[in-house]
Amino acid sequence: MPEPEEWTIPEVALAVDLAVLTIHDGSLQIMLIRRGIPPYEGMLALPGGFLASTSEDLDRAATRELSEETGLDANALHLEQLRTYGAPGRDPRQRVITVCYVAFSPQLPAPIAGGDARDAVLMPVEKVLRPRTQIAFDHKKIIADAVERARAKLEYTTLAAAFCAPEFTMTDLREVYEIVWGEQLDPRNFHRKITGVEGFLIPTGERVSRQPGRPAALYRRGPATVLHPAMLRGRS
Amino acid sequence: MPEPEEWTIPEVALAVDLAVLTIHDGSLQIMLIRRGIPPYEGMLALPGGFLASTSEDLDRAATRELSEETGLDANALHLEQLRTYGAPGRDPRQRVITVCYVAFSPQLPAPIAGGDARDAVLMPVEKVLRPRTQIAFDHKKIIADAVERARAKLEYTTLAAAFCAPEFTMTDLREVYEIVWGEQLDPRNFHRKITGVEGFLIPTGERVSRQPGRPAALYRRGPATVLHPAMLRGRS
DNA sequence: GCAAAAGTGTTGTTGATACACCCATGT
DNA sequence: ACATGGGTGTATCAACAACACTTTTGC
Repeated sequence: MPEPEEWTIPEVALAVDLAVLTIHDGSLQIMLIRRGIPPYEGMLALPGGFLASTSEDLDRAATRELSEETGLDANALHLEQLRTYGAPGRDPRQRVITVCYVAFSPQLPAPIAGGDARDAVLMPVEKVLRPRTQIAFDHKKIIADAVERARAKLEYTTLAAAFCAPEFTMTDLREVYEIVWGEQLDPRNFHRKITGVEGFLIPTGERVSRQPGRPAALYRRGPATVLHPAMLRGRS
Repeated sequence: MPEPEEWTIPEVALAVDLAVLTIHDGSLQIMLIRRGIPPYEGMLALPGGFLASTSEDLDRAATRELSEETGLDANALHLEQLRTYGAPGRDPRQRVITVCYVAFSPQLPAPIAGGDARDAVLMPVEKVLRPRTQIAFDHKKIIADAVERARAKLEYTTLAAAFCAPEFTMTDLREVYEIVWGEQLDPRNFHRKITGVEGFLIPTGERVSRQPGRPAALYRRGPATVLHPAMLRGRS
């Protein structure tokens, strides 16, 4: 590191943005808020905001913004740093560097849109990423990166279970993969593969009947975090 | 994003640090500089520095710092963002957030230590990461993350070739894997596997005899960037 | 000739895919 | 009874690990 004494250190505004992904209505959705003031007034953007004070930790700022803007309990969610975006001009007001985080949330109890939070909405990422959809700042690119992160992590980690309720069936879990990857998986091979990964799932012993057909076993998340061998996507 | 009008946005100093990894003397080494002033005067640290101006792009600041502090031509190197580190107190002077980059360099032509650059040295990461070794700021943690990134990327990308000279043998490439992973690979299976990945290597038609034994074919980097199927490390 | 490194062939094993088939429930 | 989804068994195929073996050089 060079010496700050040598010149004036330009100070920049530092923000934290959040890409909260969840599964809703059979599709991968992202939490967005509608902006109330310029720039990009009325447009959809990622929840986020500036550092509250010079001494606030980055991770802490992320969890704070998440609960402030969406009312979600960030402690219950897995939050991880995605990437930092800092192109000059990405915010028309001034130079803003934003450290982005991704979170993976189970189906939300629905207090989201129009709830206690300002104006948070869920939108399918497939719709967000369409060329014609307009999103504030460079947030569309950030969302694309977040989705790609989620897709990649399903391959070699047990992240998929983070999208499920505390107790879930094998089909619930398989649908996470199918929805996030946009690809059908063979239920039988999936079942065998997942049960073969030590520590991924813990059977509760309970069963549920949600459709006609044999009732499915219920599972809880196990301690494993990595998938070995990995679940591979079809080559594309 | 919230509204800057609501409160005073605390401004923080933004730095860029670089973890330049290379292979030297049969081990994975990292480029460090010796600090000339407090804090951590005389200690080893990653090259890096503050943003030169409010309008400087992050990636551009990274390449600038790299050539300023080490004399390396950043355009020839593959630079990628690693992660942002911003714990309060990580710099005793003031709040500093640093966006870190990793670079993977072929064996350097040796103009490094004591050359035109200030005081850049190469040090084996194995030595850097030993508990007793002291490194300025939180840079030891950053180096550990950079090394883990390199190890992981060898599995599913053609990154290993970035550590090799423009023309190299299969053994050169295999040694990159062995050194970075700290693991022996079967030369015969390695050869077959790599030649089976379309677009990884382009044979030049030339051969070299560097030891007694049959001369080895020379290759150049091909256009492929991903490895399919992946090279897997032994489970550990 | 002999040691040493480059490269090919072969074999057993493991994991993935595809799908036949049985199981347990709602209607 | 029958449709529907849950779950097991099994054959086929691709990739990998281990290693015998051939090729081509320096000495």
